[in-house]
Amino acid sequence: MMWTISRLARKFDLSRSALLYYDSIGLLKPSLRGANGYRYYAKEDAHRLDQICTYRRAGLSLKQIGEVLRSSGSKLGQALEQRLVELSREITSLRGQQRFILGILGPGVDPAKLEVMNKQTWVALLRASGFSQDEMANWHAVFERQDPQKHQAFLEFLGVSKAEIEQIRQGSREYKEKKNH
Amino acid sequence: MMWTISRLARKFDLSRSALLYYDSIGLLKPSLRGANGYRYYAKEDAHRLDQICTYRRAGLSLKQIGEVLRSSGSKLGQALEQRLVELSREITSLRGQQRFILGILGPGVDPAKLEVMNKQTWVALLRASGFSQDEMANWHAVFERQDPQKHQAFLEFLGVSKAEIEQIRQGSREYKEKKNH
DNA sequence: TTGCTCCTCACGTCACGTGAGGTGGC
DNA sequence: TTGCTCCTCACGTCACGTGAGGTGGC
Repeated sequence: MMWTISRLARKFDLSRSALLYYDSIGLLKPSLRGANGYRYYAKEDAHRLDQICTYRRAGLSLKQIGEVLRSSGSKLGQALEQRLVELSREITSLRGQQRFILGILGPGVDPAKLEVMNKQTWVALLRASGFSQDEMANWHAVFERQDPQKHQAFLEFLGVSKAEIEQIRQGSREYKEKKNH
Repeated sequence: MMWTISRLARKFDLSRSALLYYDSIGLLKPSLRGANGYRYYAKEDAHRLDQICTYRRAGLSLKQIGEVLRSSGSKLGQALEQRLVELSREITSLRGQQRFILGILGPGVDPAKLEVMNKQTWVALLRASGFSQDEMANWHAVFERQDPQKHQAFLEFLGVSKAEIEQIRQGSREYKEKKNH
């Protein structure tokens, strides 16, 4: 029930050099070293590696993972919530890059390649589904009242500029909602 | 009309060491070197740096920027389109991390912190705006027909799982649209 | 003269990937 | 004996940040 380094790497779909690196920084040391220097990983090592991989999927750094494992779980929630905040920022930044590039390339780009939603496409879709101007306005108003944060996030997703987002949200707050259209 | 290194850095909101680095890799060499070794940047250098900053905002690597500038613009479109594809992938990956973390943390997290849209919030909003089940189904069908790629992107934005996305899109393709509800 | 700016190394970052050169196990 | 796996350095990556130690300009 022991694994050599390459076998363990294959089992977890990692590279041998990744495991060598984890050993070198003290994140994952094999339980046993052969007389020839070979690393032999036991079941507990595999379990620890499993946790490492889990937290890597969440985007935690190896340093953070080490701390989380040392703290026997008490730091986990904190680290993950912090990572969520980071992720929001990173995604916002990347979406900013997307829109910046679209601004440079102008309207002459193939929209199919982008997988980026924009306001025009969105409005056109609602129109085609039979939504009136008034229904859309009403929907924004409900959205703004019920969850302003997510309303903001959604408008950003559509690639609407900061100024226009503020305008739409302002208008939504002033709009008199109709519960049944 | 010449800038020393720190003045130019301040003008472009960069660090001095960034400019030293650009010099060291040959991306931006000052037009003039004083007898004492001082770097003096001329107007053309500032213009080149302006371009470098523009492409950095798009997320191009310094290597790519060097190639774009050497090619006198012919490589620009290609590089930016490639960057758009990369950005899509990166954003998808980060959103995957978000959802993975939410899965670990479970339902006990403050949703205001997340700025992540999800299906529940979305459906609740539509309900509150007075949309019927049938109207939503119709809307998906129109979306799927008019722009399948963006339909996919939108469902991913809502954090819907791969399997459920396929299910919804399949259902949308089979749905008989109603032009006027 | 005092600060401030400038210079050139050189090392650190993060998570490995990639040889080089050599040894052990089936 | 032949491959295959293992070992330990050591250097490269990317875009800088951060000293260290020293000099020039107002």
